[in-house]
Amino acid sequence: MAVESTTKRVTRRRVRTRANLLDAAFAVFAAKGFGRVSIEEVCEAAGYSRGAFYSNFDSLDELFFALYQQRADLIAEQVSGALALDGPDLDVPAAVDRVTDVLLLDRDWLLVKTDFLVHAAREPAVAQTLLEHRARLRGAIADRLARARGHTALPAVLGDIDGAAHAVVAAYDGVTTQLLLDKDVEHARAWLKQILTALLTDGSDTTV
Amino acid sequence: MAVESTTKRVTRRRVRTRANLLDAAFAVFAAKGFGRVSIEEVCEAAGYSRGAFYSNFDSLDELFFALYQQRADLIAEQVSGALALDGPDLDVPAAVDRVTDVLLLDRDWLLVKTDFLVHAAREPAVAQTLLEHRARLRGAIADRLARARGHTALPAVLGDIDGAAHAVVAAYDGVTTQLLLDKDVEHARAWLKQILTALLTDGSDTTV
DNA sequence: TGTATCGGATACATTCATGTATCGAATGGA
DNA sequence: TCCATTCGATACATGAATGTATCCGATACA
Repeated sequence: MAVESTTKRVTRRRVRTRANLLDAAFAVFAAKGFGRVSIEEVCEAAGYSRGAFYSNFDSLDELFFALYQQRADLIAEQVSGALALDGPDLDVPAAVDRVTDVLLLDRDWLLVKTDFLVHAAREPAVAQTLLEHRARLRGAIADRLARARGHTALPAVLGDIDGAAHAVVAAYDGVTTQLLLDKDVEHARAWLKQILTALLTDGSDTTV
Repeated sequence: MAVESTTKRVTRRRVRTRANLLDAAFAVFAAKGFGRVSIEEVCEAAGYSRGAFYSNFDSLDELFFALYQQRADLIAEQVSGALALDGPDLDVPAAVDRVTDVLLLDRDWLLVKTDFLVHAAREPAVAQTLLEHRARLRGAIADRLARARGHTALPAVLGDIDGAAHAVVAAYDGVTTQLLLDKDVEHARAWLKQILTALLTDGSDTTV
């Protein structure tokens, strides 16, 4: 990390620069892929020299990690919001709609997220934090499903609520893969809704 | 392509070298990721100099593409075999078991496949061929489902048979993602079976 | 077995990316 | 406003990867 234990004075300029570098990095990574981006390119896109980069990060890996964390937290927040939006219970299909809209909003994010996945797949330490992110997301989903219980029955095959949450995430990942290839966001959204509905409802109260 | 239109003499040595390079590339790509591999590394792993490489390929991209095509064809063949194995009809769960075993056999392949996915996501021409591969796979699955119709009813929510095939592939992709992170092959296999069973059967003939 | 062609090794030039050391300008507290 | 400190720019040294040109040994075919 580029952060010392001794508390230093941190200027506003610094936080601005760091944020700009992260934003630029997001765009560049989305466009070219993590593996094909040089430090120089990120700096150029952000309008800084490499000096600024090395003053804020130690390596591209570190920047990539920070970037992922920043954006993933943001998404997680939005998802939680979408899940919490309606009252203390009820209406799974409506929640499915809202969450689906959030999750498949931005293709660039899916690209970066997938890059990060393959990166994490080869670095256990990184994989660990990614797994934790996913666990948090599943937790939020499971909570929401628990609240809906009684109103809508879950198919028994998925096992308990936690199993259902796992299935939801898997469906998201699966649809993401297809979307990365065909770029048809609208179709992906409709399709994800359909799969989630199939997974989460009994079939008796389905309207699709 | 490193292939001329004028028919040249192709020696046995050449095909052997090419095959060795592809095999070595598979191992290296799986270990380090496409984005972090140099031509030199592949050659070293294969026991050749860069001269051999440039004699057989024009770029790492081209080699990567050839590698993917080779392996993907192999897998597709195995899947088709697993699907065709039993008689002219019947027994969806058994087919699910066999296909699941084939698809989640080798983590290295999943790594390379995902690398190729993110690569394809940014190169439309590559994405095209990947989409075709996937379409072929779905076709095989759809055919198989069609043969089983009557014996096992599909849940209506998925729509037609083609929709069901799409869902199967999505489930596979989703489980792959999780497996890349937690490395638990056995769990992934059991889980995929469960999801596929949930998707493909009515719930009435489920044993899990 | 001889020979024309092919395949792969070697050496070289070049470009690109990285990391570091140093300097001047911006910043925030007194 | 002044000054100590921090931030980012610049210049440089270095290493790594690429692509090409050339050469020699291997291979196929007569």
